[in-house]
Amino acid sequence: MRIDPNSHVPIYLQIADYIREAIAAGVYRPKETLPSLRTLALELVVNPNTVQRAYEELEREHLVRSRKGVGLFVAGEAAESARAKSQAAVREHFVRGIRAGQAARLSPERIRAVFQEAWRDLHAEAEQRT
Amino acid sequence: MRIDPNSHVPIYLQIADYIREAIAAGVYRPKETLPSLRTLALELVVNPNTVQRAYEELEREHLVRSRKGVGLFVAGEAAESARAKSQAAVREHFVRGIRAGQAARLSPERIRAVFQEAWRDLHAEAEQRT
Amino acid sequence: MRIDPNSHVPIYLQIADYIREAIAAGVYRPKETLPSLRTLALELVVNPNTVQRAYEELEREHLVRSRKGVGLFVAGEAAESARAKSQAAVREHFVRGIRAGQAARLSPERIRAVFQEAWRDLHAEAEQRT
Amino acid sequence: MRIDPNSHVPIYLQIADYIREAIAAGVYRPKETLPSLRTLALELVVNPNTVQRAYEELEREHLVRSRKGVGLFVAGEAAESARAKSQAAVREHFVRGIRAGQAARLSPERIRAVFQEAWRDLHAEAEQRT
DNA sequence: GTGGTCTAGACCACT
DNA sequence: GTGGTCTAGACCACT
Repeated sequence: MRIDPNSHVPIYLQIADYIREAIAAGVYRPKETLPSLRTLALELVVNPNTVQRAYEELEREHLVRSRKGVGLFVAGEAAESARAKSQAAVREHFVRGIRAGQAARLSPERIRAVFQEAWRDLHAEAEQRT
Repeated sequence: MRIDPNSHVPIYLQIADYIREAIAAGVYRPKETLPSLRTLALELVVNPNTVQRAYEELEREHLVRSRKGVGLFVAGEAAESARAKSQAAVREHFVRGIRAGQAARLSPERIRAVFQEAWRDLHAEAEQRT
Repeated sequence: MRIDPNSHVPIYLQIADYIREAIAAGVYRPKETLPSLRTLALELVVNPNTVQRAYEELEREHLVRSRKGVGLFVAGEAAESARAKSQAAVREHFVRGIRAGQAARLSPERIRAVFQEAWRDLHAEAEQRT
Repeated sequence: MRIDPNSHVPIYLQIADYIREAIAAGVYRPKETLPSLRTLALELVVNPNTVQRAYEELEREHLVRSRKGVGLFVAGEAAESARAKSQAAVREHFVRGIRAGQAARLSPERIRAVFQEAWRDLHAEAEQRT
């Protein structure tokens, strides 16, 4: 994972998004512990406070539960719930893109073509890594 | 246009995006004047300084030219250039959506389905307004 | 003459500089009339008020005298005086350049070389026009 | 450094010029931090916003990088680049001086003499400070 | 009227 | 503490 410090999305939300996606992807499974604040902070080169806020965000979403002195655990039904939330986030990005295209009066065909192109490029990219 | 004061995107960039799209859409044509700082500020209920930052951004992109004491003008080749920039922005949204979907291990079919659904919903919305 | 609307020097001062140089150069001679406000404003594509301010500046410097209902005249000893002032302005530009070079710790040789180069380029330019 | 509030050059550009020269001179070296917005604002007795505009300008020139909550840093290749930009600025001053001299029909010898004289005076000045 | 610059002071995200 | 954004309001040059 890479943090983008120039993004307008606050870093703590970028981290929360990342963990949420990891839970959705099954990287972290229910009842497993998540990386500690300090571990993750070191890895991402951010302040532990920032990671802390990300975890707070996830607790608010009931994806994560903290047990004092023990650590942070993935909640029971978290995977399901995280998948739903991630999917909503994906949709939100698409909606923004389509709206921006409509506002600029790009033709529907053009907008779909832009999507296809992005799709192909990202697919090609993913293939290469394999 | 509506400003979202809670967005992570700064207001001045929201305004710049909006004007860029309007130029791309042909709402403002080359050599025409754009709304004055004060007029637009009143309309959007923001401070004139904030509108000015938006226009500065567009001037840096060579979409707009300012003439002291006269007003702001759409630059010569602005429409073309604005369209290219708006399309790049659309693509960026789509890329973010696709990446987020891949990170959450949504299946390619799922991701495409999310796009189709968003597309249909926004289209239906647009129809209704007609 | 060309006005540079993007210069930080106000337009009225650019105009005053231009007329002062013209008087120093002998383009306008003592007792001759200067172009009228409207004529010059049309030629430079600026507002007559702006030309007016330039003339006021020159009157303050006693290079120009206005006679109501008649026009503006070059003052008696104007050429001499304008030459002195123009020379002071030239010097001021050079001082700024040298100071900026020293601040950036360019070597004295480097600074002189920059001057020589600018000199040659402007000379070549002047030759070509001949 | 001294700000000239009566100059036609906006304060924020005076500050940007000053910092650029300091980077060119090696006063601030790559990866080092620059004075914070508030510190420099206090020192120069200007508003922090004004200092920020200066730093924005330098960031646009890729001489400076900002990290939220951390500080401002001199960019990697900044010294080289700053030196080139400062030299261009020096040249610009000289060009203006030469052009003004030509416009006033000062003889080439006269113009060069003015440069020599300014050079000697500034050198003498520099010596005295030693 | 128009755009450009500046101050004073606030609040936010991040260290 | 740090940088980034925003408001309210002033004054300037120019039309």
